[in-house]
Amino acid sequence: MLKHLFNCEHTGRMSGDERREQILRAAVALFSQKGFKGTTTKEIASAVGISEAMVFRHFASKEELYRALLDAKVSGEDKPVFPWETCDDLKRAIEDKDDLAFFYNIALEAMKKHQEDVPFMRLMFYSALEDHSLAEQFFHEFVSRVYDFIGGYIAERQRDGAFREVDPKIAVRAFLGMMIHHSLNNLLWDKRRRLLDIPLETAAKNFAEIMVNGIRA
Amino acid sequence: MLKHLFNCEHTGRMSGDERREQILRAAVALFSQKGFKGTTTKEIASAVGISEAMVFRHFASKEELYRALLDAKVSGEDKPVFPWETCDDLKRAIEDKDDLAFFYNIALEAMKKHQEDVPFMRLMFYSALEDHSLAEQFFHEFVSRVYDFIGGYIAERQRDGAFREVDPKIAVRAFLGMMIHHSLNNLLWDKRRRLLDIPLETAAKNFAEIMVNGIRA
DNA sequence: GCGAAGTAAGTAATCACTTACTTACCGGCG
DNA sequence: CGCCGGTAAGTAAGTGATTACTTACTTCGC
Repeated sequence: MLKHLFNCEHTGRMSGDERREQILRAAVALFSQKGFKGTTTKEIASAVGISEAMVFRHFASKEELYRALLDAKVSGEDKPVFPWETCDDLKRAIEDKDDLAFFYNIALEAMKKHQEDVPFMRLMFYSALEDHSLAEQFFHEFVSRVYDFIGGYIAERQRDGAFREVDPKIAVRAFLGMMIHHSLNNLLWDKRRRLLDIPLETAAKNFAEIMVNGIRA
Repeated sequence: MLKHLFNCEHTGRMSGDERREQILRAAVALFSQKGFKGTTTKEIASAVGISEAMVFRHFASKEELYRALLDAKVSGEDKPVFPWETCDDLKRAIEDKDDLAFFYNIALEAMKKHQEDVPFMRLMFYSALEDHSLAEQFFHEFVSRVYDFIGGYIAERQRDGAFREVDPKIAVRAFLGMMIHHSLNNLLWDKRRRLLDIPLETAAKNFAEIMVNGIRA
């Protein structure tokens, strides 16, 4: 019957690995919506369409399922791709020392990713509030690289005499604050009427201009 | 025995109103630490030192207790005080049209409050994630007034020709982003080693300078 | 002595997790 | 080719603990 060729669609028996990832996907969606305590193992099972016992065949406990899911998101196969590794516009901005383009492209790429992976953002936020240790690991592996990269560019431009003397880390925090806060507003108040409903490009452009030039005329 | 004069300390019988507020205080601490689903009514009761049934004499349900607590925090007796109503330095900055002082004092006052009432901040973030409707009410009553105030100042300075033409709302979001993101970092990673550990005054000063002048030399 | 503060001991529902069992798949042997 | 047996996928029906919430009762203060 060649069922195994279509096992991503049919509802019958499935290989262990596929089922495991199916459970993980359902768990991500549910945990990110309702948090760890707010999600039940029964909900996860019926979201996949299997019995609750199958969840516990693949994961020893609800906690382990949560850890596996955070671990996959944080350091898994689809490792976090940093914008400066893929975005040609950003590479060109660095070469040309085009400060506005530098901040614009970072903000745009970051906010695009936030918008694409809302469940991941919510998951990080939940686990930070709920004090799961993997969130700390993430912030010290991923975020500190972001600080180093942007801070490194700022330090270089300071040596050029193009930027005034500020602690680069504080400048990075200010800039990250603009874009993360904007993403956060969008994902938390998504379905409701927003205080500020603008295209990502407009936001990125304005944040870059404020970062470089401020709002003084 | 005049026990009623000391009823905030003794462990015996207490008046209804006092007990009610005692329950609310304990609930704030617990809900803000572990979220709505993560906190049990039994925990709240034993934190106060009473039986669980007493919680349900004062509040019809756990949900109603949570709503009462959010309501008290958001629109209760200690109404949110806006920095421009109390801070003389800020009033003077507005009169003098001292832009740096304007942003500095707002950032400083706001971040001070965030630091003083961490439970309130955590409560807001939890209820935003958990989609409690009172968080929406808060953000449209409180935050929109902040947008109006800061945005109003920016618009005035644009008419003066002192600020360039930007959508004031975007500028407000950028500025709020810097300070809220900084407060968030502090409260989420409080006990652990931080990426950036600086006094509030330093942060406020740098955020104001970036907001007004950017980082260009 | 009456009403309000207070509790012990429940309730049914739900939680994470287990046990005992059944079913489908697949490779190898006759 | 067929059939067979081991193994892994799958489930129904539980487990005791915990949940939010109640009831029936007691105790204190004015």
